[in-house]
Amino acid sequence: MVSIKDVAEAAGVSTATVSRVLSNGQHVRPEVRKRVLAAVERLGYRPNLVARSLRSQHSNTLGLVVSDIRNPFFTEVSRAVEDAAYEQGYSVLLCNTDENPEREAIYLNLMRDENVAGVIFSPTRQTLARIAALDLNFPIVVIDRAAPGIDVDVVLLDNVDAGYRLTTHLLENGYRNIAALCGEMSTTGRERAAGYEQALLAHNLSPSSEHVKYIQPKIEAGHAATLKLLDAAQPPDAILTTNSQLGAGALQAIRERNLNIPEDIALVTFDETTWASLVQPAITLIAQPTAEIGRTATELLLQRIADPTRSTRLVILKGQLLARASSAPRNMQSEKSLRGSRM
Amino acid sequence: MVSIKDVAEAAGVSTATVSRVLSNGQHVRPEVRKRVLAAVERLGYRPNLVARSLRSQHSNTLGLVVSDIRNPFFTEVSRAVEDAAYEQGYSVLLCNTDENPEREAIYLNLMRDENVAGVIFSPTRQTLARIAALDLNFPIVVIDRAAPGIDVDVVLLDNVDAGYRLTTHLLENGYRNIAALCGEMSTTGRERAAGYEQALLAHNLSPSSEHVKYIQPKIEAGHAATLKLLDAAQPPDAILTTNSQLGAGALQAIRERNLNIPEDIALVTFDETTWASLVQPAITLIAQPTAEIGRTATELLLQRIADPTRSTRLVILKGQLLARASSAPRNMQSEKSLRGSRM
DNA sequence: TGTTTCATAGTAAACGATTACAGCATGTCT
DNA sequence: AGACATGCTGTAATCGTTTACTATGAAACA
Repeated sequence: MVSIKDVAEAAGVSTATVSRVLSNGQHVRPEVRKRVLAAVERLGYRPNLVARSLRSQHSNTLGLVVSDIRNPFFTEVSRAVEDAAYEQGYSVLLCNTDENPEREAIYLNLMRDENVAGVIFSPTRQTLARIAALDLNFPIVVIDRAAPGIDVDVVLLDNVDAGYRLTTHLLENGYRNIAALCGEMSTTGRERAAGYEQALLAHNLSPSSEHVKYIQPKIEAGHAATLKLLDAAQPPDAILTTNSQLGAGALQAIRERNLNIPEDIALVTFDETTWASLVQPAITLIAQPTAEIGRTATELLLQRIADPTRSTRLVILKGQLLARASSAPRNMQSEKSLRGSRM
Repeated sequence: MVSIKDVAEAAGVSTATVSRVLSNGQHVRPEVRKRVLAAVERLGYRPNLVARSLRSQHSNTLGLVVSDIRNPFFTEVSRAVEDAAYEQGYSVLLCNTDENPEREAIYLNLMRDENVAGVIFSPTRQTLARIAALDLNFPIVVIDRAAPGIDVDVVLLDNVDAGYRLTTHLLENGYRNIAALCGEMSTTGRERAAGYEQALLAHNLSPSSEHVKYIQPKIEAGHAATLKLLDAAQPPDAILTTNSQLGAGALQAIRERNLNIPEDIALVTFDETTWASLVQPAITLIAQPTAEIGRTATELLLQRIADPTRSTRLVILKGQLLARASSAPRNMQSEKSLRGSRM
């Protein structure tokens, strides 16, 4: 391994000078700089990032701690984070917590041990509540979740607005008996449910707790909960799910019961996924600006790393309602479907 | 920050002893060990992994270098890798190369700079050919791609077999004019195409180069190529795509031309994805054992890290053919569909 | 008893960079 | 000319560990 010493020797200067050339570049004569760079080139020298990190107490690694990379939302975000990080010379350490507070704690500690420059994190409510007590020595940017009363940078969808718009869209299209399937571990599900309830109230409908379920944000849970809804005495005429996993489970269940969308039941969800637009009818949803979320979170983090004293920012992005056939207006539905519709 | 010195002081021993207690545990009296561990506990000491890595020239970080984490195959694999790595106390550095040899080189160098213990990599053919010349100081396990003539651990689907079985399945179900859309940058597409050609030959059909397209493994490319196929004078009666992105693009195009699957055209692909089973008809495909691939690759890597001299292994896993409605037998297709079928 | 062996523990030298400090020119100001 | 600032460079300390080496005492062995 060629080290800074070898370069110094080859260039006939001290290691300090080599370091100066390679990092800040201050206080070096152009001629010496050229000699050093030539030596670097000739020897194929590459600075050892571990040594640099140890000495300077600052690394070029960011942590990305999400519940599950297989959730398409996080997949997309992680790609954006990695791209943005790479552009600034940072690399990304990836962790999956499964919304498990213990794993979250373990990984945050790991991040500290690894001396990361900062972490982008989608925490559970439990961990968020205790996050100040962990006194981590790196900044955190929270994504996808609200952090009320906590002094931390946050990049977030306007979840209440999104839930409101999605529900209003259903109401305007003639659906009245709307069930909501929400993820249970984060604030996100709750906020989207809040938007849902506000929309109902705005239409003089009273939200019933019967129709709002908080469940694990997994396909299987969405599937099971939907079956239960569909088999109830008073099944809903529309289902809103607050993430794509729940949406996929709901769709499975609807298919299993041989119901038609949207004639028998409408389905709307969150997050643009491959399946939501490929399925027939295509699924109405609120698309999150995942690339922008990832990029913004990374930028906020890097800015905070550069200036730890700056005031924290809360960036709230709007989702985009993609109205598709799965929530088509009731009165525009074909005769065929009315024939087959249940009571 | 509490360092090993503080612990040593608190326990009334030297730093060497603390280190011995915490790493190998050899040559320490039980009583002293207890005192040290108590001090560790009391002070909340956590070893600085950066310092450890610098001194021991060995880290607990693995690299995962894939073309694009958004490809569901890699998403699933990465999750499995992260899980397996975590169980062994390793963390995972994630990179996306977009099948770009330049980015691959940059990231491999980065891995070296970060002093990773090893890398799991799905390389382009170009990089693979030059990989020995890079003389990296860490072991690599190649996934998803063959590495003929290169002395490296590999975990791989039996791609020829998979292509053969998928094509044979189509042939047995009465399809005769089968087009293949293959990813262009890796050996994988080529191998699957080879299986496809072998299957045709086994049925006394001669594969025409007209019907085998090598394109970028992206939805848009699959979409465009499929449109071209469908609009040709002699459109195929079945399309085989060698990855899920191409499959999604093909499905889009088929929908756009208002064709029925499988009556007008059958569609088969690779990789189990959410959409492939949600779409109607469900898509026939070869499911890769992604979890096993990720886990096996991680295990091979860790074993090689532990013993760099062991002989390299080539692990070939079989895919699972999930026959679904998108490739239903021609003679079992309904009348309705025959009515609407093209020439 | 004298010699070896071995477990235990400490001392201090790495690992490969950054950086505080000092030294020496050179230029500027009075 | 003398004082002082400024630009360039080298020396050496430092980051927090691991680990080679050494020292000590006890056990084992002849």
